[in-house]
Amino acid sequence: MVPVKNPSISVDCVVFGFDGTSLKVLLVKRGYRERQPDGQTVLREDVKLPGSPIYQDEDVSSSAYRILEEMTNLKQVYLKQLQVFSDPDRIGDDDLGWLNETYGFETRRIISIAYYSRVKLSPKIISHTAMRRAEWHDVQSVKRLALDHKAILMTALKTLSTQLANEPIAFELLPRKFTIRQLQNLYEAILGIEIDNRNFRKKILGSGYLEPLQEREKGVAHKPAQYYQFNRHAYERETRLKSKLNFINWHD
Amino acid sequence: MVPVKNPSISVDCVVFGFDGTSLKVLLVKRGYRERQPDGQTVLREDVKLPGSPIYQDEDVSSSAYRILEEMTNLKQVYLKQLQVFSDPDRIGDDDLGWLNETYGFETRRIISIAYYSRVKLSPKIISHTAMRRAEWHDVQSVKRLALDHKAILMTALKTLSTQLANEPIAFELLPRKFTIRQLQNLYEAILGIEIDNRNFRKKILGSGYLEPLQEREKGVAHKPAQYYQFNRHAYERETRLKSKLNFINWHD
DNA sequence: CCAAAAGTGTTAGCATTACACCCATGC
DNA sequence: GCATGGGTGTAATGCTAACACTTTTGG
Repeated sequence: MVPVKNPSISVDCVVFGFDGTSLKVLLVKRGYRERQPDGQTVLREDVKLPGSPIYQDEDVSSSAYRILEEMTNLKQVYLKQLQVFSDPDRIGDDDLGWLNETYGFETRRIISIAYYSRVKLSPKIISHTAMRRAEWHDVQSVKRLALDHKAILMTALKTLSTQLANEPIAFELLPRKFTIRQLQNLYEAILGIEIDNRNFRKKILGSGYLEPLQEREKGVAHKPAQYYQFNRHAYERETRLKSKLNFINWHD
Repeated sequence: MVPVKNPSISVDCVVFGFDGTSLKVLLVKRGYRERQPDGQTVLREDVKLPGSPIYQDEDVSSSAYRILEEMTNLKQVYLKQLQVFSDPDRIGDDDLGWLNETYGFETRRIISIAYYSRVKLSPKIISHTAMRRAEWHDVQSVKRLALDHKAILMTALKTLSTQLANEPIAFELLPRKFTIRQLQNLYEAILGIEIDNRNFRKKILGSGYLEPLQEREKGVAHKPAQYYQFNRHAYERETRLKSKLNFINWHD
Protein backbone atom coordinates (compact mmCIF):
# COMPACT_ATOMS: atom_id res chain seq x y z
CA MET A 1 0.00 0.00 0.00
CA VAL A 2 1.30 3.37 -1.03
CA PRO A 3 1.62 5.86 1.84
CA VAL A 4 -0.26 9.15 1.58
CA LYS A 5 2.02 12.10 0.90
CA ASN A 6 1.58 15.43 2.62
CA PRO A 7 1.33 17.97 -0.20
CA SER A 8 2.67 20.94 1.72
CA ILE A 9 5.79 19.71 3.46
CA SER A 10 8.85 18.15 1.84
CA VAL A 11 12.25 17.18 3.11
CA ASP A 12 15.51 17.64 1.21
CA CYS A 13 18.85 16.25 2.28
CA VAL A 14 22.33 17.60 1.68
CA VAL A 15 24.69 14.64 1.99
CA PHE A 16 28.39 15.46 2.14
CA GLY A 17 31.28 13.12 1.48
CA PHE A 18 35.03 13.54 1.13
CA ASP A 19 37.26 11.60 -1.24
CA GLY A 20 40.62 12.56 0.26
CA THR A 21 40.98 15.64 -1.87
CA SER A 22 37.71 17.41 -2.37
CA LEU A 23 34.30 17.79 -0.82
CA LYS A 24 31.45 15.97 -2.54
CA VAL A 25 27.69 16.29 -2.39
CA LEU A 26 25.11 13.71 -3.37
CA LEU A 27 22.77 14.81 -6.17
CA VAL A 28 20.08 13.03 -8.13
CA LYS A 29 19.10 13.48 -11.74
CA ARG A 30 15.72 14.89 -12.59
CA GLY A 31 13.98 14.80 -15.95
CA TYR A 32 11.43 17.53 -16.55
CA ARG A 33 9.65 19.33 -19.38
CA GLU A 34 10.66 22.85 -20.19
CA ARG A 35 7.94 24.94 -21.72
CA GLN A 36 9.21 26.92 -24.69
CA PRO A 37 7.95 30.36 -25.76
CA ASP A 38 6.13 28.72 -28.70
CA GLY A 39 4.11 26.53 -26.34
CA GLN A 40 6.01 23.32 -27.11
CA THR A 41 7.73 21.41 -24.32
CA VAL A 42 11.24 20.00 -24.47
CA LEU A 43 12.61 17.22 -22.28
CA ARG A 44 15.43 18.40 -20.04
CA GLU A 45 17.55 16.95 -17.32
CA ASP A 46 19.08 18.65 -14.34
CA VAL A 47 20.19 17.72 -10.84
CA LYS A 48 18.65 18.25 -7.44
CA LEU A 49 19.15 17.27 -3.85
CA PRO A 50 17.63 13.97 -2.80
CA GLY A 51 14.27 14.66 -1.19
CA SER A 52 10.61 13.81 -1.04
CA PRO A 53 7.30 14.96 0.38
CA ILE A 54 6.77 13.67 3.91
CA TYR A 55 4.18 10.99 4.44
CA GLN A 56 1.11 11.80 6.46
CA ASP A 57 1.65 10.60 10.03
CA GLU A 58 5.39 10.40 9.52
CA ASP A 59 7.64 12.42 11.78
CA VAL A 60 9.68 14.90 9.77
CA SER A 61 13.01 13.54 10.91
CA SER A 62 11.90 9.99 10.11
CA SER A 63 11.24 11.23 6.66
CA ALA A 64 14.78 12.52 6.39
CA TYR A 65 16.18 9.20 7.61
CA ARG A 66 14.02 7.39 5.10
CA ILE A 67 15.34 9.45 2.20
CA LEU A 68 18.90 9.02 3.33
CA GLU A 69 18.54 5.31 3.73
CA GLU A 70 16.99 4.90 0.30
CA MET A 71 19.87 6.74 -1.30
CA THR A 72 22.82 5.41 0.63
CA ASN A 73 21.59 2.30 2.40
CA LEU A 74 22.94 3.81 5.62
CA LYS A 75 20.87 3.68 8.76
CA GLN A 76 22.73 5.13 11.69
CA VAL A 77 24.00 8.38 10.30
CA TYR A 78 24.28 11.86 11.65
CA LEU A 79 21.46 14.00 10.39
CA LYS A 80 20.86 17.57 11.35
CA GLN A 81 17.98 19.84 10.58
CA LEU A 82 19.18 22.95 8.82
CA GLN A 83 16.34 25.28 8.09
CA VAL A 84 12.95 25.61 6.53
CA PHE A 85 12.82 27.03 3.03
CA SER A 86 9.45 28.59 2.47
CA ASP A 87 9.89 31.34 -0.09
CA PRO A 88 6.60 31.40 -2.03
CA ASP A 89 8.63 31.68 -5.25
CA ARG A 90 10.86 28.71 -4.61
CA ILE A 91 8.92 26.60 -7.09
CA GLY A 92 9.22 27.67 -10.72
CA ASP A 93 6.88 27.01 -13.65
CA ASP A 94 8.82 24.03 -14.92
CA ASP A 95 9.03 22.62 -11.40
CA LEU A 96 5.27 22.76 -11.16
CA GLY A 97 4.91 20.42 -14.09
CA TRP A 98 7.50 18.10 -12.70
CA LEU A 99 5.79 18.01 -9.30
CA ASN A 100 2.52 17.20 -10.94
CA GLU A 101 3.95 14.35 -13.00
CA THR A 102 5.99 12.95 -10.16
CA TYR A 103 3.70 13.32 -7.18
CA GLY A 104 0.42 14.52 -8.59
CA PHE A 105 0.64 17.83 -6.72
CA GLU A 106 -0.99 20.95 -8.08
CA THR A 107 0.24 23.48 -5.57
CA ARG A 108 3.15 25.87 -5.43
CA ARG A 109 2.95 26.19 -1.64
CA ILE A 110 5.35 23.48 -0.61
CA ILE A 111 7.79 24.26 2.15
CA SER A 112 10.99 22.29 2.36
CA ILE A 113 12.66 21.27 5.58
CA ALA A 114 16.34 20.83 4.81
CA TYR A 115 18.58 18.34 6.56
CA TYR A 116 22.25 17.71 6.17
CA SER A 117 24.48 14.77 6.89
CA ARG A 118 28.05 13.54 6.56
CA VAL A 119 29.02 10.13 5.33
CA LYS A 120 32.24 8.22 4.87
CA LEU A 121 32.63 7.59 1.16
CA SER A 122 33.26 3.92 0.50
CA PRO A 123 33.09 1.74 -2.63
CA LYS A 124 29.93 0.15 -1.24
CA ILE A 125 28.15 3.46 -0.86
CA ILE A 126 29.31 4.74 -4.18
CA SER A 127 28.00 1.70 -6.01
CA HIS A 128 24.72 1.87 -4.10
CA THR A 129 24.16 5.52 -4.89
CA ALA A 130 25.08 4.94 -8.52
CA MET A 131 22.23 2.43 -8.80
CA ARG A 132 19.83 5.13 -7.64
CA ARG A 133 20.65 7.60 -10.42
CA ALA A 134 22.59 9.56 -7.82
CA GLU A 135 26.01 11.09 -8.28
CA TRP A 136 28.68 12.55 -6.06
CA HIS A 137 29.49 16.00 -7.37
CA ASP A 138 32.39 18.20 -6.45
CA VAL A 139 30.85 20.93 -4.31
CA GLN A 140 33.14 23.51 -5.85
CA SER A 141 31.88 22.85 -9.35
CA VAL A 142 28.15 22.70 -8.67
CA LYS A 143 26.59 25.43 -10.77
CA ARG A 144 22.85 25.22 -11.02
CA LEU A 145 20.44 23.06 -9.08
CA ALA A 146 16.71 22.53 -9.41
CA LEU A 147 14.26 24.60 -7.35
CA ASP A 148 16.05 26.54 -4.61
CA HIS A 149 18.45 23.71 -3.94
CA LYS A 150 21.50 25.80 -4.59
CA ALA A 151 20.55 28.03 -1.68
CA ILE A 152 19.98 24.98 0.48
CA LEU A 153 23.41 23.64 -0.45
CA MET A 154 25.03 26.96 0.44
CA THR A 155 23.35 26.98 3.83
CA ALA A 156 24.49 23.43 4.47
CA LEU A 157 28.03 24.30 3.49
CA LYS A 158 28.10 27.17 5.92
CA THR A 159 26.84 24.99 8.74
CA LEU A 160 29.41 22.37 7.83
CA SER A 161 32.23 24.91 8.05
CA THR A 162 31.07 26.19 11.39
CA GLN A 163 30.78 22.72 12.80
CA LEU A 164 34.13 21.65 11.39
CA ALA A 165 35.78 24.54 13.15
CA ASN A 166 34.19 23.79 16.49
CA GLU A 167 33.70 20.06 16.73
CA PRO A 168 35.67 16.99 15.73
CA ILE A 169 33.42 16.12 12.82
CA ALA A 170 36.23 15.72 10.32
CA PHE A 171 36.48 12.06 11.25
CA GLU A 172 32.94 11.38 10.15
CA LEU A 173 33.94 12.26 6.62
CA LEU A 174 37.23 10.36 6.58
CA PRO A 175 37.75 6.61 6.59
CA ARG A 176 38.49 5.05 9.96
CA LYS A 177 42.20 5.20 9.25
CA PHE A 178 43.60 8.24 7.52
CA THR A 179 46.76 10.26 7.12
CA ILE A 180 47.41 13.69 8.55
CA ARG A 181 47.59 14.99 5.03
CA GLN A 182 44.08 13.78 4.25
CA LEU A 183 42.83 15.47 7.38
CA GLN A 184 44.56 18.69 6.45
CA ASN A 185 43.16 18.51 2.91
CA LEU A 186 39.70 18.20 4.41
CA TYR A 187 40.11 21.30 6.55
CA GLU A 188 41.54 23.24 3.65
CA ALA A 189 38.80 22.14 1.27
CA ILE A 190 35.90 22.90 3.57
CA LEU A 191 37.15 26.03 5.25
CA GLY A 192 38.70 27.31 2.04
CA ILE A 193 41.99 28.26 3.66
CA GLU A 194 45.62 27.21 3.42
CA ILE A 195 47.19 25.75 6.52
CA ASP A 196 50.87 25.47 7.39
CA ASN A 197 51.60 21.78 7.60
CA ARG A 198 53.98 21.96 10.55
CA ASN A 199 51.61 24.02 12.66
CA PHE A 200 48.71 21.81 11.70
CA ARG A 201 50.49 18.65 12.82
CA LYS A 202 51.53 20.29 16.05
CA LYS A 203 47.98 21.31 16.89
CA ILE A 204 46.25 18.16 15.75
CA LEU A 205 48.70 15.67 17.23
CA GLY A 206 49.05 17.79 20.36
CA SER A 207 45.33 17.46 20.98
CA GLY A 208 45.93 13.88 22.06
CA TYR A 209 42.92 12.47 20.24
CA LEU A 210 44.76 10.91 17.33
CA GLU A 211 46.33 7.48 17.69
CA PRO A 212 49.02 6.31 15.29
CA LEU A 213 48.32 2.85 13.87
CA GLN A 214 50.89 0.16 13.11
CA GLU A 215 50.40 0.80 9.46
CA ARG A 216 51.74 3.08 6.75
CA GLU A 217 50.83 3.90 3.19
CA LYS A 218 51.97 1.40 0.57
CA GLY A 219 53.02 1.74 -3.03
CA VAL A 220 53.49 5.50 -3.06
CA ALA A 221 56.48 7.10 -4.74
CA HIS A 222 57.53 9.01 -1.65
CA LYS A 223 57.99 8.48 2.05
CA PRO A 224 54.86 6.55 3.06
CA ALA A 225 52.56 8.34 5.46
CA GLN A 226 51.58 7.10 8.89
CA TYR A 227 47.94 6.13 9.41
CA TYR A 228 46.02 7.45 12.39
CA GLN A 229 42.60 6.93 13.90
CA PHE A 230 40.46 9.24 15.99
CA ASN A 231 40.02 8.31 19.63
CA ARG A 232 36.53 9.55 20.34
CA HIS A 233 36.62 8.14 23.81
CA ALA A 234 39.56 10.32 24.78
CA TYR A 235 37.79 13.30 23.28
CA GLU A 236 34.58 12.75 25.16
CA ARG A 237 36.35 12.32 28.46
CA GLU A 238 37.82 15.76 28.05
CA THR A 239 36.68 18.07 30.79
CA ARG A 240 35.27 21.43 29.91
CA LEU A 241 37.51 23.63 32.04
CA LYS A 242 38.30 26.07 29.36
CA SER A 243 38.72 29.72 28.65
CA LYS A 244 36.35 32.43 29.75
CA LEU A 245 36.85 35.63 27.83
CA ASN A 246 37.61 33.34 24.97
CA PHE A 247 33.86 33.20 24.75
CA ILE A 248 33.97 36.46 22.91
CA ASN A 249 35.33 35.94 19.42
CA TRP A 250 33.67 38.35 17.08
CA HIS A 251 36.15 37.91 14.31
CA ASP A 252 36.92 34.25 13.99
CA MET B 1 -12.48 38.94 6.17
CA VAL B 2 -10.76 36.38 8.32
CA PRO B 3 -7.72 34.75 6.71
CA VAL B 4 -7.71 30.96 6.33
CA LYS B 5 -5.34 29.22 8.71
CA ASN B 6 -3.13 26.34 7.67
CA PRO B 7 -3.92 23.56 10.13
CA SER B 8 -0.58 21.79 9.95
CA ILE B 9 2.02 24.52 10.29
CA SER B 10 2.37 26.97 13.15
CA VAL B 11 5.00 29.51 14.09
CA ASP B 12 6.19 30.24 17.62
CA CYS B 13 8.48 33.09 18.59
CA VAL B 14 10.98 33.30 21.40
CA VAL B 15 11.50 36.99 22.09
CA PHE B 16 14.39 37.90 24.36
CA GLY B 17 14.91 41.15 26.22
CA PHE B 18 17.38 42.35 28.83
CA ASP B 19 16.58 44.71 31.69
CA GLY B 20 20.14 45.53 32.72
CA THR B 21 20.39 42.64 35.12
CA SER B 22 18.64 39.56 33.86
CA LEU B 23 17.50 37.97 30.64
CA LYS B 24 13.78 38.08 29.93
CA VAL B 25 11.51 36.20 27.58
CA LEU B 26 8.08 37.21 26.35
CA LEU B 27 5.29 34.81 27.29
CA VAL B 28 1.51 34.92 26.88
CA LYS B 29 -1.15 33.57 29.17
CA ARG B 30 -3.30 30.73 28.01
CA GLY B 31 -6.55 29.53 29.54
CA TYR B 32 -7.43 25.89 28.90
CA ARG B 33 -9.59 23.11 30.32
CA GLU B 34 -7.90 20.30 32.17
CA ARG B 35 -9.76 17.02 32.06
CA GLN B 36 -9.88 15.39 35.47
CA PRO B 37 -9.86 11.64 36.12
CA ASP B 38 -13.56 11.85 37.01
CA GLY B 39 -14.42 13.28 33.59
CA GLN B 40 -15.02 16.82 34.80
CA THR B 41 -13.00 19.69 33.37
CA VAL B 42 -11.35 22.46 35.35
CA LEU B 43 -10.28 25.83 34.02
CA ARG B 44 -6.55 26.36 34.20
CA GLU B 45 -4.11 28.99 33.13
CA ASP B 46 -0.52 28.58 32.04
CA VAL B 47 1.94 30.41 29.83
CA LYS B 48 3.22 29.76 26.34
CA LEU B 49 5.35 31.38 23.70
CA PRO B 50 3.57 33.81 21.40
CA GLY B 51 2.62 31.98 18.24
CA SER B 52 -0.09 31.17 15.75
CA PRO B 53 -0.90 28.93 12.82
CA ILE B 54 0.35 30.35 9.55
CA TYR B 55 -2.19 31.69 7.12
CA GLN B 56 -2.64 29.96 3.81
CA ASP B 57 -0.64 31.79 1.18
CA GLU B 58 1.45 33.51 3.83
CA ASP B 59 5.20 33.04 3.78
CA VAL B 60 6.39 31.40 6.99
CA SER B 61 8.71 34.23 7.90
CA SER B 62 5.97 36.79 7.26
CA SER B 63 3.94 34.89 9.75
CA ALA B 64 6.69 35.23 12.34
CA TYR B 65 6.94 38.96 11.66
CA ARG B 66 3.19 39.26 11.99
CA ILE B 67 3.18 37.59 15.39
CA LEU B 68 6.06 39.68 16.61
CA GLU B 69 4.46 42.87 15.45
CA GLU B 70 1.17 42.07 17.12
CA MET B 71 2.89 41.45 20.40
CA THR B 72 5.49 44.20 20.46
CA ASN B 73 4.41 46.68 17.82
CA LEU B 74 7.91 46.40 16.39
CA LYS B 75 8.43 46.08 12.68
CA GLN B 76 12.08 46.01 11.77
CA VAL B 77 13.47 43.49 14.18
CA TYR B 78 15.96 40.73 13.90
CA LEU B 79 14.21 37.42 13.52
CA LYS B 80 15.96 34.12 12.99
CA GLN B 81 14.52 30.77 12.22
CA LEU B 82 15.56 28.24 14.82
CA GLN B 83 14.24 24.84 14.07
CA VAL B 84 11.18 22.82 13.24
CA PHE B 85 9.55 20.99 16.11
CA SER B 86 7.67 18.05 14.74
CA ASP B 87 7.57 15.40 17.44
CA PRO B 88 4.23 13.64 16.95
CA ASP B 89 3.68 13.79 20.73
CA ARG B 90 4.29 17.48 21.11
CA ILE B 91 0.58 18.17 21.52
CA GLY B 92 -0.97 16.79 24.70
CA ASP B 93 -4.60 15.92 25.45
CA ASP B 94 -5.37 19.22 27.13
CA ASP B 95 -3.67 21.08 24.29
CA LEU B 96 -5.97 19.37 21.83
CA GLY B 97 -9.03 20.84 23.49
CA TRP B 98 -7.45 24.25 23.59
CA LEU B 99 -6.53 24.09 19.90
CA ASN B 100 -10.07 23.14 19.05
CA GLU B 101 -11.60 25.96 21.06
CA THR B 102 -9.11 28.54 19.87
CA TYR B 103 -8.63 27.66 16.21
CA GLY B 104 -11.15 24.95 15.50
CA PHE B 105 -8.44 22.38 14.75
CA GLU B 106 -9.00 18.69 15.32
CA THR B 107 -5.57 17.36 14.55
CA ARG B 108 -2.50 16.55 16.60
CA ARG B 109 -0.20 16.73 13.59
CA ILE B 110 0.87 20.35 13.79
CA ILE B 111 4.50 21.14 13.28
CA SER B 112 5.89 24.31 14.74
CA ILE B 113 8.54 26.43 13.09
CA ALA B 114 10.31 28.30 15.86
CA TYR B 115 11.80 31.75 15.46
CA TYR B 116 13.74 33.82 17.89
CA SER B 117 14.41 37.50 18.19
CA ARG B 118 16.07 40.09 20.38
CA VAL B 119 14.52 43.38 21.35
CA LYS B 120 15.55 46.41 23.33
CA LEU B 121 13.27 46.61 26.34
CA SER B 122 11.71 50.05 26.62
CA PRO B 123 8.76 51.45 28.57
CA LYS B 124 6.82 51.69 25.30
CA ILE B 125 7.29 48.03 24.50
CA ILE B 126 6.58 46.93 28.01
CA SER B 127 3.29 48.76 28.12
CA HIS B 128 2.34 47.47 24.69
CA THR B 129 3.02 43.86 25.59
CA ALA B 130 1.17 44.25 28.87
CA MET B 131 -1.96 45.22 26.93
CA ARG B 132 -1.71 41.94 25.03
CA ARG B 133 -1.81 39.70 28.10
CA ALA B 134 1.89 39.16 27.58
CA GLU B 135 4.54 39.23 30.27
CA TRP B 136 8.30 39.42 30.41
CA HIS B 137 9.53 36.51 32.51
CA ASP B 138 12.95 35.94 33.93
CA VAL B 139 14.40 33.18 31.79
CA GLN B 140 16.09 31.63 34.82
CA SER B 141 12.83 31.16 36.64
CA VAL B 142 10.69 29.77 33.83
CA LYS B 143 9.53 26.37 34.97
CA ARG B 144 6.80 24.89 32.86
CA LEU B 145 5.47 26.03 29.52
CA ALA B 146 2.57 24.81 27.42
CA LEU B 147 3.10 22.25 24.66
CA ASP B 148 6.79 21.70 23.97
CA HIS B 149 7.56 25.37 24.42
CA LYS B 150 10.11 24.73 27.15
CA ALA B 151 12.20 22.76 24.66
CA ILE B 152 11.84 25.56 22.14
CA LEU B 153 12.97 28.09 24.71
CA MET B 154 16.02 25.98 25.57
CA THR B 155 16.98 25.73 21.93
CA ALA B 156 16.63 29.47 21.53
CA LEU B 157 18.75 30.07 24.59
CA LYS B 158 21.53 27.90 23.22
CA THR B 159 21.47 29.72 19.91
CA LEU B 160 21.51 33.04 21.73
CA SER B 161 24.62 32.03 23.71
CA THR B 162 26.43 30.87 20.63
CA GLN B 163 25.63 34.04 18.77
CA LEU B 164 26.53 36.23 21.71
CA ALA B 165 29.94 34.62 21.84
CA ASN B 166 30.61 35.07 18.16
CA GLU B 167 28.86 38.22 17.03
CA PRO B 168 28.24 41.64 18.49
CA ILE B 169 24.58 41.03 19.23
CA ALA B 170 24.75 42.25 22.81
CA PHE B 171 23.94 45.75 21.59
CA GLU B 172 20.61 44.64 20.19
CA LEU B 173 19.47 43.80 23.71
CA LEU B 174 20.85 46.92 25.38
CA PRO B 175 19.61 50.49 25.03
CA ARG B 176 21.52 52.65 22.59
CA LYS B 177 23.62 54.04 25.40
CA PHE B 178 24.78 51.70 28.13
CA THR B 179 27.51 51.23 30.68
CA ILE B 180 30.26 48.67 30.57
CA ARG B 181 28.78 47.11 33.67
CA GLN B 182 25.45 46.54 31.92
CA LEU B 183 27.24 44.94 29.03
CA GLN B 184 29.18 42.70 31.36
CA ASN B 185 26.00 41.73 33.22
CA LEU B 186 24.48 40.73 29.94
CA TYR B 187 27.39 38.46 29.05
CA GLU B 188 27.38 36.93 32.49
CA ALA B 189 23.62 36.37 32.50
CA ILE B 190 23.43 34.76 29.08
CA LEU B 191 26.62 32.77 29.09
CA GLY B 192 26.22 31.85 32.71
CA ILE B 193 29.81 32.68 33.65
CA GLU B 194 31.62 35.15 35.85
CA ILE B 195 33.95 37.56 34.14
CA ASP B 196 36.82 39.53 35.63
CA ASN B 197 35.88 43.17 35.26
CA ARG B 198 39.39 44.42 34.45
CA ASN B 199 39.95 41.85 31.74
CA PHE B 200 36.49 42.44 30.34
CA ARG B 201 37.03 46.17 29.99
CA LYS B 202 40.40 45.59 28.39
CA LYS B 203 38.97 43.27 25.79
CA ILE B 204 35.77 45.19 25.08
CA LEU B 205 37.27 48.65 24.98
CA GLY B 206 40.32 47.37 23.12
CA SER B 207 38.07 46.15 20.33
CA GLY B 208 37.63 49.73 19.22
CA TYR B 209 33.92 49.43 18.57
CA LEU B 210 32.69 51.21 21.67
CA GLU B 211 32.51 54.99 21.72
CA PRO B 212 32.34 56.88 25.00
CA LEU B 213 29.54 59.44 25.09
CA GLN B 214 29.65 62.84 26.76
CA GLU B 215 27.38 61.56 29.43
CA ARG B 216 27.60 59.74 32.75
CA GLU B 217 25.16 58.14 35.13
CA LYS B 218 23.30 60.51 37.42
CA GLY B 219 21.95 60.18 40.92
CA VAL B 220 23.79 57.03 41.87
CA ALA B 221 25.41 56.63 45.25
CA HIS B 222 28.79 55.81 43.86
CA LYS B 223 31.16 56.95 41.13
CA PRO B 224 28.90 57.48 38.12
CA ALA B 225 29.58 55.24 35.16
CA GLN B 226 30.48 56.40 31.69
CA TYR B 227 27.95 55.75 28.92
CA TYR B 228 29.06 54.15 25.67
CA GLN B 229 27.48 53.33 22.35
CA PHE B 230 28.32 50.64 19.83
CA ASN B 231 29.86 51.78 16.58
CA ARG B 232 28.49 49.28 14.12
CA HIS B 233 30.08 51.06 11.24
CA ALA B 234 33.56 50.51 12.63
CA TYR B 235 32.73 46.89 13.24
CA GLU B 236 31.50 46.26 9.76
CA ARG B 237 34.50 47.89 8.16
CA GLU B 238 36.71 45.44 9.96
CA THR B 239 38.61 43.32 7.53
CA ARG B 240 38.56 39.60 7.90
CA LEU B 241 42.30 38.95 7.95
CA LYS B 242 42.23 36.91 11.06
CA SER B 243 43.61 33.76 12.57
CA LYS B 244 43.95 30.54 10.70
CA LEU B 245 44.52 27.58 12.98
CA ASN B 246 42.29 29.43 15.32
CA PHE B 247 39.60 27.96 13.14
CA ILE B 248 39.94 24.77 15.10
CA ASN B 249 38.45 25.20 18.56
CA TRP B 250 36.97 21.95 19.67
CA HIS B 251 36.73 22.94 23.27
CA ASP B 252 35.43 26.45 23.45
C1' DC C 1 32.90 59.49 57.04
C1' DC C 2 30.95 55.44 55.06
C1' DA C 3 29.07 52.41 51.59
C1' DA C 4 28.99 51.13 46.85
C1' DA C 5 30.27 50.54 42.46
C1' DA C 6 33.62 52.59 38.78
C1' DG C 7 37.84 52.43 37.01
C1' DT C 8 42.83 51.14 36.40
C1' DG C 9 48.20 47.94 35.22
C1' DT C 10 51.36 44.27 35.52
C1' DT C 11 53.00 39.81 35.07
C1' DA C 12 53.25 34.85 33.77
C1' DG C 13 51.88 31.36 30.77
C1' DC C 14 50.22 29.57 26.67
C1' DA C 15 48.83 29.30 21.79
C1' DT C 16 49.58 30.94 17.24
C1' DT C 17 52.42 32.19 13.62
C1' DA C 18 56.24 32.24 10.37
C1' DC C 19 59.75 29.84 8.41
C1' DA C 20 63.55 25.71 5.77
C1' DC C 21 65.48 21.42 5.52
C1' DC C 22 66.16 16.27 5.71
C1' DC C 23 63.87 11.57 4.98
C1' DA C 24 61.94 7.47 2.74
C1' DT C 25 60.15 5.56 -1.26
C1' DG C 26 59.20 4.17 -6.41
C1' DC C 27 60.72 4.52 -10.80
C1' DG D 1 69.70 9.74 -8.79
C1' DC D 2 65.75 12.23 -8.90
C1' DA D 3 61.09 13.49 -8.10
C1' DT D 4 57.54 13.39 -4.69
C1' DG D 5 55.36 14.24 -0.64
C1' DG D 6 56.24 12.96 4.65
C1' DG D 7 57.93 14.61 8.61
C1' DT D 8 60.44 17.74 12.03
C1' DG D 9 61.99 22.48 15.65
C1' DT D 10 62.62 27.15 17.09
C1' DA D 11 61.90 31.89 18.02
C1' DA D 12 58.75 36.10 18.15
C1' DT D 13 54.38 37.67 19.18
C1' DG D 14 49.91 38.28 21.08
C1' DC D 15 46.09 36.89 23.90
C1' DT D 16 44.28 35.27 28.28
C1' DA D 17 44.11 34.97 33.16
C1' DA D 18 45.08 36.13 37.78
C1' DC D 19 45.20 39.56 40.96
C1' DA D 20 44.25 44.64 44.65
C1' DC D 21 43.78 49.21 45.24
C1' DT D 22 42.18 54.11 44.31
C1' DT D 23 38.35 57.19 42.79
C1' DT D 24 33.93 59.37 42.83
C1' DT D 25 29.54 59.96 44.32
C1' DG D 26 25.09 60.18 47.65
C1' DG D 27 23.50 59.96 52.02
